[in-house]
Amino acid sequence: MGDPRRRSASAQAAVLRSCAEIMRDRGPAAVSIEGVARAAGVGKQTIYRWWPSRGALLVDAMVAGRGEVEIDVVDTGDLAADLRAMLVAVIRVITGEHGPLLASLLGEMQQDVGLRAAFDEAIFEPVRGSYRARLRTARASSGTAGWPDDDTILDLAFGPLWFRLLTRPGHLDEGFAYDVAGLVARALGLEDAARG
Amino acid sequence: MGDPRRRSASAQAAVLRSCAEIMRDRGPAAVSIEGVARAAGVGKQTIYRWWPSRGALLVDAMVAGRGEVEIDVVDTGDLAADLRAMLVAVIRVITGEHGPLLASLLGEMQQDVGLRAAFDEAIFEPVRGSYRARLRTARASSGTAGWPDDDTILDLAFGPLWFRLLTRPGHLDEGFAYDVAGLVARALGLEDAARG
Amino acid sequence: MGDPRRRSASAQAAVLRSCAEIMRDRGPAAVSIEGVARAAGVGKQTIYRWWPSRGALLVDAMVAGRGEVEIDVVDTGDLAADLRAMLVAVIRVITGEHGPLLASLLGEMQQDVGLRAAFDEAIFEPVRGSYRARLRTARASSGTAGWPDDDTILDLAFGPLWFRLLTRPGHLDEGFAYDVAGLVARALGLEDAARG
Amino acid sequence: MGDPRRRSASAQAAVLRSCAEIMRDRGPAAVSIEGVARAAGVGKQTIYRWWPSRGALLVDAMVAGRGEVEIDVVDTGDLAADLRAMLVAVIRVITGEHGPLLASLLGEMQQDVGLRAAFDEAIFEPVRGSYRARLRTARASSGTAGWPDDDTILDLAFGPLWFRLLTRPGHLDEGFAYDVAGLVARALGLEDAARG
DNA sequence: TCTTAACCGAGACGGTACGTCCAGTCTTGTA
DNA sequence: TACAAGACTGGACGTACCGTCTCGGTTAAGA
Repeated sequence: MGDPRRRSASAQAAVLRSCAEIMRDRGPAAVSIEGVARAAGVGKQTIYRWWPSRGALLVDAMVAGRGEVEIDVVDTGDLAADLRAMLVAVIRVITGEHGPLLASLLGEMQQDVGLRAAFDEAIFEPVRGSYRARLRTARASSGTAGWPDDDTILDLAFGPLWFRLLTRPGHLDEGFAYDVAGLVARALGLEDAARG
Repeated sequence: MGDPRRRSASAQAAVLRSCAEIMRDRGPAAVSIEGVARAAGVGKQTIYRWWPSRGALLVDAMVAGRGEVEIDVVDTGDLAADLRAMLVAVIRVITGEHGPLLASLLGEMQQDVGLRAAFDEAIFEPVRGSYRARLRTARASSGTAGWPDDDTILDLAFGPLWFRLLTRPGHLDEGFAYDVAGLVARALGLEDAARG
Repeated sequence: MGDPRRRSASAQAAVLRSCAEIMRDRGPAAVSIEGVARAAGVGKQTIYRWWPSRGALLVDAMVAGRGEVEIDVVDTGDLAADLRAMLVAVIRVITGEHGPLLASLLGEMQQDVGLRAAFDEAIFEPVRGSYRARLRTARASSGTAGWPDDDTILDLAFGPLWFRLLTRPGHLDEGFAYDVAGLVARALGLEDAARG
Repeated sequence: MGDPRRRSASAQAAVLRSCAEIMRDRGPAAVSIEGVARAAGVGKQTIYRWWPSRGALLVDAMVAGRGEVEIDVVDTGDLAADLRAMLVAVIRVITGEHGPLLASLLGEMQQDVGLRAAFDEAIFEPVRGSYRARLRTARASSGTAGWPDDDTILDLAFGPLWFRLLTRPGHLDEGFAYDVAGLVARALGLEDAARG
């Protein structure tokens, strides 16, 4: 990706487009290299040349196709509010069009290290990075004495949302994000963040 | 009752045994109906007859093969301590032999509703049920005024562990269970549960 | 071939028929397993199951499709005449519809031991066997003192015909068979066999 | 002449060398344009530029690599002896290092007219031409009244050897060349040429 | 000396076919 | 009649090459 040897932009665009179409129409499980190549009018080798695994192609197709996976982490000075905003943004993404796809990819990456890397890099790392930065600012203030490390806080906040996406996706809504945000805020001793 | 299935008992046992062996030796992704049938000395039809999907077979093989997936939820009267004990037990299961398998199954059930049901029933529901009962007892006490509903608490507690299993399995350890337990306890206002 | 495990006669008939059609229409070089399977409406595996190599399939298709490859070796008591009759029969076969196919197969068997065996068994051995028997009778008579062994005689008789098929197929005709038969007869001292 | 091809000389040499190596090491069937280009450090286009077909390349590589394919036809005045010498020389070539290669090429030329031409020109024509000249001398003598035309004689002599190369290469030896030479001599009425 | 066009290596491109694995269904013969 | 065995059609895998087609980067010719 971003490889300077890349020659035929049109072939690759066709691949991503066809892959995205198949994902949209028949689900990510229906994506096969063979099928994408056929739909894109492209040789299989061309796909194998530029994507290391089926999963990497899926991630690419999702990310390239949409900017909607973006999560903004803002700093309003109120950590609890910022946390809530972020979790609501996450909920919106995972309950949106790409929710089932994200769940499938998260599942599929359990068996595909290439996909794991691609998915981490494209989906998780940006948000984790941003929120880590936000936490750094927060730690500069007082009242963070008993806090665990960043990753624990991140998993405490994100974990419930993704877990529910995977196990009971029908129960995902913004209220859940509010609840989780409130609970995490209270766990961190941000008392004013208590819901209501 | 004159159960016509009686004759199949040994065939089914052989299937489960072979499936478990393949999972153990080569991972769950290496399990195919064809391969299990061959290893079990069983006709493919026999597998299709008794299991609705490949995933259901995987769950059955895991559950039947081992009682280790059991999580006991006890009531010592100290909710925070019980929570911690439960999460440690969960961590032990998901960092144990079956961890990768559980992760794979959780992933695979994203594309297989039969597997979702089987997995829920075999893995999640028992623990959720037990802990729901434990929470019912707790709610009978005072100091639970601001609590969210059971499912939110459950996902807040379980979510971080399973999420980390799926995304950064190398960072799972008992300390993480302790941290999460402490944070959840604090979020629920069980102040004495704060770690340290 | 002749395997008692064989189940679906219709699938195999379809394979042979399609293979024969492709050979006839587009030449033996155009035969591919994939193409035959497609044309026959058969899974590739079914072909791989019953034929060890592409070449064996070609031979089977040719032999199964036609009885014309048969060469009768008769014993009129006149060895020279019988030889001539046989060579004429050979010429008719190799200048007929299947000539180019036979040439291709003879070529292809240079790189495919399975094909070599199949071709030998189906094409060469029957004639060689018959003519060997004819020679045995002849050797029982007098005047065979200086004769070389059977195989040398066979190659002396057949060799020129097949060699010309491979190298200058346009020059094959019955006259050539007559000439070769006459020369071989003279080489064997069957003076009355001299042409004219 | 200002030959623009001059610069390509080294590339062409590398191609022939690599092709010969592959033929030697892994057999002619293992030669592919792609593989030769890779081994020779040459662009595929360069091969397509200078050789019309894979077969032409094979012939070139064989001929260029070795002068051993040469057959000398001498005129000692004794036609039978000269014939025997020639057939022995042929046997030496086709039982030598290049035997299987020659057989494969003879086979492959059944499907490749370009190869047929190249092979004829490089392998058969020189010997046929020389021996045709030798026969012309012989015909100037007496005792050739009943002879068939040159090509028939040539095929009668060469055919058995090449045919055996293709069909039963393990049975090729000098004795066979002697036998064939003797029989052909007798067929032509060169009585003194009879073996023994 | 400086273009400039042919030729070079490299390898991407759309394709076809390979031989294998497995899915899910269907068939045969045994106990 | 349930079973093992495995054949069936079919789809996909990942690889090897095909022959064509750009790419830049040397040459070596004539301007």
